[in-house]
Amino acid sequence: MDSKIAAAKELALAKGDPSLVTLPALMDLAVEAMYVDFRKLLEETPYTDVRPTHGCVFRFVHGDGMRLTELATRAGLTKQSVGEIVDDLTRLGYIERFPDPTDKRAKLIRLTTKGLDAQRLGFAAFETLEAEWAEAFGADRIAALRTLLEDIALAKSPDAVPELVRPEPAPVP
Amino acid sequence: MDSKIAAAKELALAKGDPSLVTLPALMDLAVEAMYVDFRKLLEETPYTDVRPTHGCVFRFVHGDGMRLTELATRAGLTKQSVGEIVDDLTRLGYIERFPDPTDKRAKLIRLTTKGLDAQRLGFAAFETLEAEWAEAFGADRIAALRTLLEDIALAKSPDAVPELVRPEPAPVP
DNA sequence: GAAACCTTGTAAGGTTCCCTGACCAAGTGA
DNA sequence: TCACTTGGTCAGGGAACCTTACAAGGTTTC
Repeated sequence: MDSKIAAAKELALAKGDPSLVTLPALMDLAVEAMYVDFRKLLEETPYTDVRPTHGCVFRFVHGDGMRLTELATRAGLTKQSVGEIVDDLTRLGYIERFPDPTDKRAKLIRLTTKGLDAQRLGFAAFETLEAEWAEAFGADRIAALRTLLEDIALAKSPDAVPELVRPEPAPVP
Repeated sequence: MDSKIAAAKELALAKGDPSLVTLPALMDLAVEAMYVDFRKLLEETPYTDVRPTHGCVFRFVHGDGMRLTELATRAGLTKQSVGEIVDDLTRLGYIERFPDPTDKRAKLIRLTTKGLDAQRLGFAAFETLEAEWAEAFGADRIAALRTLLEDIALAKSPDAVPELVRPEPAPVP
């Protein structure tokens, strides 16, 4: 270990002052920093009424229509929690529900035109921020960060990683 | 970008299915994975009544005694919130308050013997987990992760980084 | 084809964790 | 001394989750 903080850590532990030396603490800080910047970018869009909680829906919902249950499973939340968020986003005009033609119990959830645009802007914002980090800290380092995080995600929580991660060969068009 | 997920991302966006492609999503996953493992390690100690919320105190408090206000500033929370957590940890026997001899308004907060041991075990657990990650994903990659995260923390939230990070030259013993 | 069982979504209510506002007691400075 | 600041507590509230219970619609079994 020859990091900047490594030396400080010795010093800190010696005088009984820990703080900020753990890896997750540093990661929390980095994640939080990115979310803060993200919210700043969001404020320059027409979609300022989207709250952080809504992210768990925008992250997974797509145009074809999804069931509440699937959304909840992916988000790792209960149906009730996601249901409330979906109600909220419906009220705000980002998503809409319509009956599932194949199952009278179920409703399908999909983005409205406004919702699709908001999602597009959201993902674009994250790409922008990743590019900014690449600029600021080195493209190779950020690329390495991404691949490392992918490896960790695959190893540690494969269930949280949907079929996305190991894509089947695309069907010939 | 030549990551595993990059290809999946193309695929996913093409069919309108985002999910898990952003950097913070991956980081959240990694952080959460580490906290889960941490809690598992904690369960093998006598200190199973320590909840995640208590971390914001254990992370910063040290043996010499600190004021609530300082603790709150470092943790980025209000005095009231930290006050409640401190009450809780006092009830559980991890920390204790005693009057500040230099200021009759203030009380100093410090770890009890039990608290010191719990903190020691906690930090040791994080070191263990970091070592496990190094074993699993490559020591060089984890070291690079740490230095990158430090750079990001310094650049993005210097205020959250206490004097620790830029240590003054240690006094000659 | 009816009974038993599972799934989808909703309703009601609770917990945790954090906040704001108001306040007192003690220190600080003109 | 009088205003102002600072350390900490009290009271109350809200956001984001959860659990329990249930109704309506599918599915399975014989």
